[in-house]
Amino acid sequence: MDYVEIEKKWNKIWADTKLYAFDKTKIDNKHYVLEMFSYPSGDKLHVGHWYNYGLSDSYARFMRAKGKNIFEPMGFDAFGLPAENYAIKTGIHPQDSTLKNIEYMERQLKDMGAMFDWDYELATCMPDYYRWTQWMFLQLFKHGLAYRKNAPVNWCPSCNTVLANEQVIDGKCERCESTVIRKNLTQWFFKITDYAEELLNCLDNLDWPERTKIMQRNWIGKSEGAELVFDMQDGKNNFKVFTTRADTLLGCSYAVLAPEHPLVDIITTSENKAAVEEYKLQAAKTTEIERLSTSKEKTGVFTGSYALNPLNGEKVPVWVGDYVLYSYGTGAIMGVAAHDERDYKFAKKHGLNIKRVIKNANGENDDLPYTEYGIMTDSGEFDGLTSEKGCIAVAKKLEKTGKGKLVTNYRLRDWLVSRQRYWGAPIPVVYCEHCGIVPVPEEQLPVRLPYDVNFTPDGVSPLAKHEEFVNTVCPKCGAKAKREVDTLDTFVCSSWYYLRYPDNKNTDKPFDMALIDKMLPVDKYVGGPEHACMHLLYARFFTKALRDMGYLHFDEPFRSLVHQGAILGPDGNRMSKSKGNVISPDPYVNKYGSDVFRAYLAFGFKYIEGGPWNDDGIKAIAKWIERVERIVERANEVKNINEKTANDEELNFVRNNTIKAVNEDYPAFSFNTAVARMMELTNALNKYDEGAINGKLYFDTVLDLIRLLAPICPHLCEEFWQISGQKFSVIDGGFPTVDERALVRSEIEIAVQINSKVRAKLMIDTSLDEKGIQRFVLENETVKKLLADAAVKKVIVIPNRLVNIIV
RNA sequence: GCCAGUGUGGCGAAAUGGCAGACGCAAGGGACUUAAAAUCCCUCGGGGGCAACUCCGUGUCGGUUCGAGUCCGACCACUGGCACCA
Repeated sequence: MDYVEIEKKWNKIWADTKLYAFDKTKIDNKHYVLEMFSYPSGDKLHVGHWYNYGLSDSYARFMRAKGKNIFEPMGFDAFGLPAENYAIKTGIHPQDSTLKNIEYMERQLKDMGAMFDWDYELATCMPDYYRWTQWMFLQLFKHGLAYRKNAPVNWCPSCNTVLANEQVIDGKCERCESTVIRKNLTQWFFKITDYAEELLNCLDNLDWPERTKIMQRNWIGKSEGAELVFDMQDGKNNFKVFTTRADTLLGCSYAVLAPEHPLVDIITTSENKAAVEEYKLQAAKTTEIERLSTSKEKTGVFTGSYALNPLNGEKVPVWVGDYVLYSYGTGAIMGVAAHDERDYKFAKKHGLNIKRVIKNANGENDDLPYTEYGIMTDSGEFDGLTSEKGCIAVAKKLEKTGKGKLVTNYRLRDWLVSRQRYWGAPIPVVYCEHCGIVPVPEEQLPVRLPYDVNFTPDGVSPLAKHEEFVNTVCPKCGAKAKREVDTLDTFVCSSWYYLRYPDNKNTDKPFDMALIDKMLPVDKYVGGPEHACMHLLYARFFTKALRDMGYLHFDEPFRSLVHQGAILGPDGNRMSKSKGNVISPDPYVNKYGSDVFRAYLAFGFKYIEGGPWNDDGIKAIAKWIERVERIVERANEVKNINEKTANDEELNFVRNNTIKAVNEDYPAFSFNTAVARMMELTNALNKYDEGAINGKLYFDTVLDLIRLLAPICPHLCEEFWQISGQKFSVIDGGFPTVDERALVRSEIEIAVQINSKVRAKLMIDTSLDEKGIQRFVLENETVKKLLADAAVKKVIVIPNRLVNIIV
């Protein structure tokens, strides 16, 4: 058979009969299977996409065969940096290259033979989609969840442009190799921190990989502590610090402000000005990862000013140091050298005081820095309190003077959504001289992204150079006004696409609330683990924010989540054009057909782990499918022969063992073991077909095999099903269920261990209970010989597995 | 550096705390064939032994347990993420 031709034939029949179209009349039975949509880059679909989409589709097909009404849409995350960079390099407009890539990828996806219902397709760069992305922005703005503030960007002083982190290599611009600095710009933020507590709490009830939940918890980073106010000695200024160790306040011998802290300029004395300015410049060149490194030297400079300990008024020097981040806590810390490792290193380096105020539970001093919780000492009225109690007592005392309070702090930061780039959704805001920030009225959406824009990097957002776009009138007062020229982070587009799919053609609203309440949440979401903290958190935030605005009535978008592993290039590296290790599925699909290719991906890797690409085994899979084909033909020849044989029981055992395993493996995304079991069944059928044959058993077993394999080889199994005289379609032919009786065996081999070493193997009656097994084993002649005269101390019996005799 | 993972034959991998390596690939040997392809059969972690058999073996080192690839502790290596790649 020519597999490629067969696939074309069935693909057409499926499309013509709309076999996989979502049945809107049976939403109660829906099963929403969503794969993270892909970015239409110049690499087209590589084998990694195929792995993600092809096998998720196999899961969806299994669920369909089990009777579910599958909603499996596909679309494109089409805005973003790579298309713009490609345009800067080649002059090809991002819209042109993106639409062309989408067209190509659609064809590849269709060849895959997945159940995607193309009626629900979407692309985030189309005005009928980003109109609603802009609408989302307006709702967040209206509800106080979108605001502007100053925040740093990577700035290349030579190219005069903002760089993505990806474009900064070792602190240098990837294009011109100038040193990149951080520069402040006024930018839009979403207030995701308002939802920190709920985002944390709801994780508990999600059917997500545990490791992903742990990462999100750590990312949100809740910590209970105190916010303390340090007045400056000048009596005019103050700053706040966040600490989880208020019990160590009297051990504070200095304070450190982040270099970006606004107070730095105010309090730095004239003789220290030069050093502080120099230090700030240096800090602007250091990445956050470097600054957080615990092994990096703890640099810093003195401001020349002193602050007062809020508890006893003691004078402490105020320093500037880059190990303090402006974005975490309050951007300032109290330095307690004796009880914090980083503070200890800083104090040692700069010759600052080290004062112990905590002893261990035995009242002794441990080695410095002693950071564990212990007993307060040298702290006056607080002496003898445990650290836990002391933290609260100190904060409570300071509360009375307004110098402290208990607070909950989160590591999570608000989401910066402004991008000084062209290829994204314009932020729908107008700046008016009279009215200030004015949101674009909803009925004027979309704010269209103009086509004829000069996006070469030269210091301003590309849209700022488009006069027609920038100059507008104020929607409120009608006076001349200017549009916002930044675009939205593409993560905004992908934070709500799962809500748009089911109602993608709605022109009145982003989605119909009644419909979405029935269609969501997504029942199975499949995508890479690299999205654990950002995309998956942003999408959860959007769902919760929309719920609170009254647009949804559920709390979480993705009920169940699975991560596929990454298929790496043959060199073991992540596939990328620059490394030249991108593997296209096309040559394989053209040669072997998409079903064989999918079966190869299913069998060759553990799904959640992936691994380097290697096509060594693909021929073997093709041969296996050909064996199945021969077995199907054989089954049709012999189906009317009806005689019992001695091998019937064994074949029926393997058949049901396979059915049982495959039914468990598909929902667990354990495709490699499912294929292994089906290979065993193929082997059993081959072995059985020698001499006498029970044609009915053989034929029925083959019908089971066809249906078990259909989720992984849908086209070919459709053909096999037809050859076997069965009614279209195989996917609706029912999924085989196990006959447990066939799995019961009268005898089974167990291992006999003596002192935990295997010494013998015995066939044993499966009806025996533990005592019976023990008696049988101890009375066995071989075992008696092995034991000789040793005294049996203990016997451990694991039914159907082993017996361990301790002598 | 921090957070989260991963580490098992020549290779991809399997294994509710219970006989490590299922199922495959590659390799070697054989059958069929004038020959090749295809197909089928056998061997296939390492050491020792003519053999029955025996010892060692799941990144390294320790621990818990009758029993550890699996649980605990320390370490090493690699992968993903670290807030503007998506």
